[in-house]
Amino acid sequence: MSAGDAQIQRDKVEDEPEREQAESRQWEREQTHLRKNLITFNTEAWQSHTDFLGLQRIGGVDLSYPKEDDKVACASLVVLSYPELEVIYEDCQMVTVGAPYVAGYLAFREVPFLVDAIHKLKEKDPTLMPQVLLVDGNGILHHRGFGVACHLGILTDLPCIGVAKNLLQVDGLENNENHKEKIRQLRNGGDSFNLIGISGNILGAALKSCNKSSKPIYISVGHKITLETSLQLVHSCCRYRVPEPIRQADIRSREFLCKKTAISETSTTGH
DNA sequence: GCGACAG
DNA sequence: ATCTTGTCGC
Repeated sequence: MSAGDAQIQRDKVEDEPEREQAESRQWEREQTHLRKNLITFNTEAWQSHTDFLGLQRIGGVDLSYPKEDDKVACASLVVLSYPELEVIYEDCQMVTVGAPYVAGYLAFREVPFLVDAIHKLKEKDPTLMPQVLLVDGNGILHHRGFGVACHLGILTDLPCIGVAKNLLQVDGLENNENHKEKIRQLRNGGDSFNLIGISGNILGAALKSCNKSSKPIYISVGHKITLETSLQLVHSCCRYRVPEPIRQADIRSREFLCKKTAISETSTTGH
């Protein structure tokens, strides 16, 4: 075996298939391209008013997956009234996922269905269109500064906020003792500290979302909103650790998935 | 070999 | 994301 063959052999064994590598290179170009349109300041009047006067509808999105089939999922979009946080719109849709989950490229797996859900709402009842979306995952706190919340924001032109349950360790950010100590110093719900990468950029913030949670959530700018506004808004939506719009989207997509899975098994069994 | 790896 | 029960605490 020549040295060249050994190199090829290593690539095949250790790395993802070449097709997927080519795909992620394409995805990377797409992210870099879309990122040029990102807006990281407040664009809406309600964002600078006290108590977000003028904000009436806030959306949440999520996807749930069954354990037995990695091709099917339930995509959900909910809209809550603000500040009451009551669900005024719910849409769950079974979908066939086309892309695998690859860290750093979550949007290419989930975002198409979320864009569909927004388009569907626009046709069904435009008056229920959310004025801001909370997205499961990160915004600019991302390998290339363009996480799923940015991606969805650009494709829908809606203000978006990234809400992640775990710290994505990029740009030198680490969930180390130093980080954990800062978390322990967060006293009350609403307390937060900025996440500054080795690049010097403020990538997001760790937020103690409610008094009871010892583990923070990680907030980052998606589109058309600042980090400061995002932190205030997300905190104002937290009855529990996970902000209500995302929590409701999560609960409802899970339920819908269970219901649909049960039905498909019934028809398969012939009952 | 070990840790990371949004969802 | 999903796999998983009870359990300790307020």
